[in-house]
Amino acid sequence: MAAPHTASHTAPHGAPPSAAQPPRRADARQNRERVLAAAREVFTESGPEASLNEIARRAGVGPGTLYRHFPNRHALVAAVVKDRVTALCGHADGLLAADRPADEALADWLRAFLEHARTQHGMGVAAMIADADAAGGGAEAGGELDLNCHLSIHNSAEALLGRAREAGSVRRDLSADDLIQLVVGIALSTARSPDPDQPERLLALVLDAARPR
Amino acid sequence: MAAPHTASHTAPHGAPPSAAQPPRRADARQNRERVLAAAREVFTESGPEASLNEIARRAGVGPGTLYRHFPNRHALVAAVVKDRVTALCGHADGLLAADRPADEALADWLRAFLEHARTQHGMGVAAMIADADAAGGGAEAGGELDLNCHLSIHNSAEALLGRAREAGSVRRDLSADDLIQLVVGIALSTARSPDPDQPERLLALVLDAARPR
DNA sequence: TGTACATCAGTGAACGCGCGTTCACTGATGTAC
DNA sequence: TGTACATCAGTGAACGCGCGTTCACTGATGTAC
Repeated sequence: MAAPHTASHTAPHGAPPSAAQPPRRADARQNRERVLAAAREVFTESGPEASLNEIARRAGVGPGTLYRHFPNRHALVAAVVKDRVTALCGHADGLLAADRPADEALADWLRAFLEHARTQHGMGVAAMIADADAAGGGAEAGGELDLNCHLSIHNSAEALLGRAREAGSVRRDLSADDLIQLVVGIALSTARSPDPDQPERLLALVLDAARPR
Repeated sequence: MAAPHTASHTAPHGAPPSAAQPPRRADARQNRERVLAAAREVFTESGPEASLNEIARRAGVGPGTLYRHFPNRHALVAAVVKDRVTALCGHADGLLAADRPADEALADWLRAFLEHARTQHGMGVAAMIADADAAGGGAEAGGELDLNCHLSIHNSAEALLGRAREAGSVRRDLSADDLIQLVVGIALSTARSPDPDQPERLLALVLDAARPR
């Protein structure tokens, strides 16, 4: 476990040595995971505005338990999104390490990004922006996490895009932000599309638009 | 009921002779308009899930009055959207009649479409699809109107796109549906974007993608 | 033109609902000895 | 290894809220005479 003792009494509530909070008791860790899993499910089905009570019900815990782990919707959405973002960034790193052609790597990653964004309703990105608005721009943990996620995704996209740009397979005036926004748009507009091939097709169009002329 | 008076009294307010219900009393017509205006406002601010009571409040009428005119949210959203769609189709007809270059006309219309879709949160298209889902595919008036609007937009886009295709300024494998979906995506993903130029920029990219290679 | 009245429309308190959230209580865990 | 107990975590009924929606009542309108 997370070596909670020995290092003298390093602040019981204060400070996670490195990462966030070291999950304490075994049942607590398990319930946290259950809630996260249920949240992933329910968010996928009903979008990021889904009922938190429903998520607790689905996880087989009381509402109080959900709140013990996640003080508000934002925290829960953020935790779910963070997992996805971490996975996506890992994927990007893998692609950068392997010596695939730059444009293939970019296309590959955008496909994965679109897939995740679609099932997570734009990865809750829209919702998180909306929440940030609603919160009045408060510098709460939620807001920072939001920025971190945005930044991580941006960095991954930027790296892949940069390589493709250098390779001459992508126009120079296309920014990573615009590219991401386009793909998020595809995710949002096709979230309930009856045509399962449409997202791929639209992404192909966008990739085409990205090529230099 | 319908056709209350004979064709003589052709209604002071340019009452649409063909359209659905002939508005009855003067105060009723006025209140209907007020509710619609408030709905446009509130939907623009808060999206198509906004509170109907809030809309009634904003319109200065009781909730019962709103329900007298629009039996459910879908009917109200549909009425608002229908106005927009009618305007957009009119715009398209105008562009088709004038002898502008085909690609300019298409770009012009898509710009207008994006603008409306953005302020109306994807023109409530997403919401209406969602509602149609939720309603279980019932053949209610709402569902039909949804299809009609989709169809109208589709037809306008198809006509403009067809001309551009013939003129050789648009690739032949691009469908009107895909083009619309892309633009709706831009509208959705930039609905709360802080950068006011982004929608235009993304649309330009899409238009670029539409050109033959 | 003036008036009576049937009808159409508006009102707004009230209902039931599910939501987010809290908190007093119960139970499980893991540590200290 | 076994036991006692402090603490951490879970429970779920309950609260307040705003929502969508209804309905008995009041008021405005426009028609008929």
